[in-house]
Amino acid sequence: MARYNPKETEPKWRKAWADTEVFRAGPPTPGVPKYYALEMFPYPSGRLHMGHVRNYSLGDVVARYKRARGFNVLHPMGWDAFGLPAENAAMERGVDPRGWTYENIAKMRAELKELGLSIDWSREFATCDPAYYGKQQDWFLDLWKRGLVYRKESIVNWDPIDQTVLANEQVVDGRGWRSGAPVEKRKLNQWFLRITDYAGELTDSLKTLDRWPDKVRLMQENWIGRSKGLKFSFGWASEAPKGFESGLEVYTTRPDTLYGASFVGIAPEHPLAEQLAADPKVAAFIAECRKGGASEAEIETAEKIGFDTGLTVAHPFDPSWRLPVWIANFILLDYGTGAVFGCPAHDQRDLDFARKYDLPVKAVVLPPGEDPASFQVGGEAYTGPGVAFNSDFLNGLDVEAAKAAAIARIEEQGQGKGATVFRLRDWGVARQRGWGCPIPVVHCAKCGVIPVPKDQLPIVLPDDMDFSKPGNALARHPTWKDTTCPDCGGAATRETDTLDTFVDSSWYFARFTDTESAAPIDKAAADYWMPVDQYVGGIEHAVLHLLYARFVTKALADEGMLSVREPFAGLFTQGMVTHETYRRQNGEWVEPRAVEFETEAGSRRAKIAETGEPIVIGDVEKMSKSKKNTVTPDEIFDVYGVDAARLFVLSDSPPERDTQWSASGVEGAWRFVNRVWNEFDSQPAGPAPAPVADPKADELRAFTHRTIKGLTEAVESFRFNSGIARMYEFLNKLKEFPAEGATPAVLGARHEALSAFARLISPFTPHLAEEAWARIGGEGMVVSAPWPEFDPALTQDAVRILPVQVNGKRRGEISVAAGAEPADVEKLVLNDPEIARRLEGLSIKKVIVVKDRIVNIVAG
RNA sequence: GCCGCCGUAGCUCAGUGGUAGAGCGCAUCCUUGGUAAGGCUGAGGUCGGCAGUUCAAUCCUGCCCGGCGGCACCA
Repeated sequence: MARYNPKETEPKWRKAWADTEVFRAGPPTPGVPKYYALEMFPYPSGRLHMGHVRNYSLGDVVARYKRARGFNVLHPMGWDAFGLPAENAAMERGVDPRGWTYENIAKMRAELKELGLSIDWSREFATCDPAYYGKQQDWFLDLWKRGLVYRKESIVNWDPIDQTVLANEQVVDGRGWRSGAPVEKRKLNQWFLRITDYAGELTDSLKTLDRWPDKVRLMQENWIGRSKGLKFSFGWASEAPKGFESGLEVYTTRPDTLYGASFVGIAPEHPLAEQLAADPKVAAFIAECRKGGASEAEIETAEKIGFDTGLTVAHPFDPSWRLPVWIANFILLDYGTGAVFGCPAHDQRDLDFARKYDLPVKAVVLPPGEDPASFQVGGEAYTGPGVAFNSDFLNGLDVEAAKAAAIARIEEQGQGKGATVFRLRDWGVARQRGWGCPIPVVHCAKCGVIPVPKDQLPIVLPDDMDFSKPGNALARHPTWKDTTCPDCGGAATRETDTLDTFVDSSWYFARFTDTESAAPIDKAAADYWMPVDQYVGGIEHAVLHLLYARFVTKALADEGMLSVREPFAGLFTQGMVTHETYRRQNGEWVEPRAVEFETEAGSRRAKIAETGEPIVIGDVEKMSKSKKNTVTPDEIFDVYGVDAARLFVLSDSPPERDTQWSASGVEGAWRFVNRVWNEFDSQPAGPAPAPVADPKADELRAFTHRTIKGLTEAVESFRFNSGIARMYEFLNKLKEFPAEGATPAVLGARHEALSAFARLISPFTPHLAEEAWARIGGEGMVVSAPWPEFDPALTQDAVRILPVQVNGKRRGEISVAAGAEPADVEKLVLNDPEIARRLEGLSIKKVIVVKDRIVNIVAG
């Protein structure tokens, strides 16, 4: 018996797949069911890590399973290739970002191919290919024409390390998502995509994404942040400031509390505040407000400060009631109208502010069970349900009814309207970087900002940018930006900002449907393949990439380039790959491969293998270079083969949860691979004996069919770890029926079991599956074999062993024919001497028989 | 503070309204011409805690405890 040797079999089968081009997607053929499986494409860092192995193995299981189910499968791969790491490498090592990137792609492509993925490599592209980003410039111009692109001077998030602008989504806890540096505010001319035009649809259609994790949908819903309320204008009680003659517009979600108003507040950046800044005292106050940082901690602890402008407005329901207008640091310019009315009794921020500046606090919502005469608001605002009081025409209405009544009255008075407001801001897409997709625009002193005519696309990056210092290498290129104006023909300069790399990744899935098309997207191909049926990637993109991609899909659909309005029908977000950490006594991190373990008195100890120095076993954390708790895929492939690595990374945890890599775990997977092979190898060659009725063979057959059923259900529902657990059980069962000395009937049942087994493991350990399939004389390659079907009749045992409970405790068992009627079972049970003994001295009150499952006797 | 997820064997995790499972680890034994190995057998669980519903709860409901994640001055 030969040992299983992945070093021989794995390359052999990969070559066989490549030679026969089995993974090339078939042509779009209406009527032929399609399946588009996609994993988030990688950034070409140059090294494959275990997270990639997990991500692409998960997607590969789906793709291979659907192939076996007869679908025309599209499973492509590409590279998210623009971005800062290339510039950093260029700066640090003096290399060319383009060369660095393509070299990395070559390395990673080789590693990914080693994983044995069922990828259609003929469709591969990188976002830094001019053939790709030129098409991106093409549709960018279309969106501009549609009014979805605009340029505006605005305050932006500036990352001082990466020296570039960041979108709101890319600021995490006040820090840049890549650099981790505290983000600064800067005023810049910026390019924006009007994602807010789609805010309503982006929220509403989340409901239709029933194969997305609830968690991601919830996060997007919170991010978009729709709220319903009222926008209205206060009329001036004092003299109207210039330009604000029509009043001061505010937004509120609590119009029911209008009678509790005690002041009106505006943001320090509000145009009215800026106008008032002519007064040095106001200017000084505004400067004071800017001082505070944007970090979470600073916002959290920032004290509320205000400045009374001396202006007053009239209450909309009582013109004689004057409210002071304050500038306040806690009011955000870019939410609502940048101005609010303060109702201290029912809003904590307003209350803090009112207490500090001694403004009135008047309760107007009465909590259930409180007495209107005695109810008071102290240090805590009341934001719960209740009925309006102290509120004239609103008195007695509950919160919702009072809101509606207040909105109706304001609308009647022509002072405002019910309004929906979103937290979502427009997407700032310009980046001051050289290694990105150039924005196809020309600046002309005479004609202004002019789009590049489409026949001049692609606008290609120069080959000779200087990345030796920080900043925008494209902007400092000596000649690239010099051009002529497409309109007047005069001298002009090119836009030197490039697009956020999240633009690159917001449509690549559509380009994959036809990578050769002259148009950015071939409509017919996209109509056949889109949407992506199953998308797999990390949860970290829940509100970045996944929101942008949805927006761009909708925008391109409105442009007529796509028929679908949602890109990803199914989404799966996988967990991270973690590993124990190890440190020397001095705190220095130690790599796992240098560590050796021993178990002593039940506790596990670690030491450095070479020196015997004791090592502290630390927390389990995400694999990272800084903590040295990484295991590289190639070292694992080298020892155990690709299949064992794939199997382990899929078997250990539910795919959506973090999985812990361990040396012993992958060894277990490796042993499984060998034991599986041994079962195949011990099966005598030659045709399988014809099935004959035989109790022993039937037992194995029943298990086989139950396993097919169980694994199929597990794969369909993305519970790959449970599915693999069933494979382990199947193997254990198979070992109860060894080939040696088996009857022809059992050998026949074994053959059936092995034939199913080879196909069932093929999505997980595809190389082993091919070898096993060939060993038992399977037709063709297992990748092209149909998924095994189960016979429902065979998944049932003829005889059932029912546990017998007395008062809910198991007291024995009884075997009956499957499907035996409860009445008959009851008789059998009561006649059973063992059970009768258990019931001595008790009187039977009730007997519950659940068909084919259990018997419970209630006795006392 | 708000929202969500998780808690089952020593470890990592399956599972189910009705007999508690796998891998790893551990113990015993066998093999020592699959050998930087292979195999047999076994021990090990108040299914986080308390209460409720039920003939029956690890599973359903409520409360609590512990761990993790997201959001957070969004009016």
